Amino acid sequence: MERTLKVLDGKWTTLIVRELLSGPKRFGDLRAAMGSPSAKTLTDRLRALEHQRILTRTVYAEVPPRVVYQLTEEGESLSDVLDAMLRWGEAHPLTED
Amino acid sequence: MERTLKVLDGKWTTLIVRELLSGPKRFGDLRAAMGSPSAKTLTDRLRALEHQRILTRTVYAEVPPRVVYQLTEEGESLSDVLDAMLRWGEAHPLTED
DNA sequence: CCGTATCCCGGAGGATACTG
DNA sequence: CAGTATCCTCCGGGATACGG
Repeated sequence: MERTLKVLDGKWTTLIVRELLSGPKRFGDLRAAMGSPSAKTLTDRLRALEHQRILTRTVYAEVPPRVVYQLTEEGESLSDVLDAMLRWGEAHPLTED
Repeated sequence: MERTLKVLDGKWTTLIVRELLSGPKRFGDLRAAMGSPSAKTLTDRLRALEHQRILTRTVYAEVPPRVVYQLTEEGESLSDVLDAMLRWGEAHPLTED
């Protein structure tokens, strides 16, 4: 439980994993798909997830550079948790704020 | 998804729900069971969850006062999400920090 | 016992400018 | 394109003191 909370920490982390569940993505595409968080924030979260072996970062030595993020097996396995969150959210819509 | 993230926001929220899944609890017992967060913090989180109809707050007009927190049906239904988190955490223990 | 009232701090996250 | 480097703001959360 502790571990799960630590991995899914931060406002953006869950969103990153969700986006990557549909396949590897480049930095820019990922950013756009999430509503454009600041580059700094996204980089910070990606580095943290990389360090925790939730995803991998691959740099292609091209010009212009291309960097692709992809979930590891461990990262993919988070889909169970995200699915549970998604189901709960759908079953209990916001009544007010 | 959004909704779930908003409800489970904050460092302590998930812990509160987990404690209450085993039955209604008084303020003091709840606090002790979670490793004694500050009274202010616990109160803030409890109020937020109450406002979101995740739990109810019942005050017994006694001396000394007794206040009991209990999950609503909506709150109980979060067990699916917490279970998924627990299972993932157990299946993927911390290798390093 | 169960809070409220203050004051305070760290760190997530944003804005902007710059670089390989 | 995919970042770094700075600077700044906001607020969750802790510490302490007091109140019904």
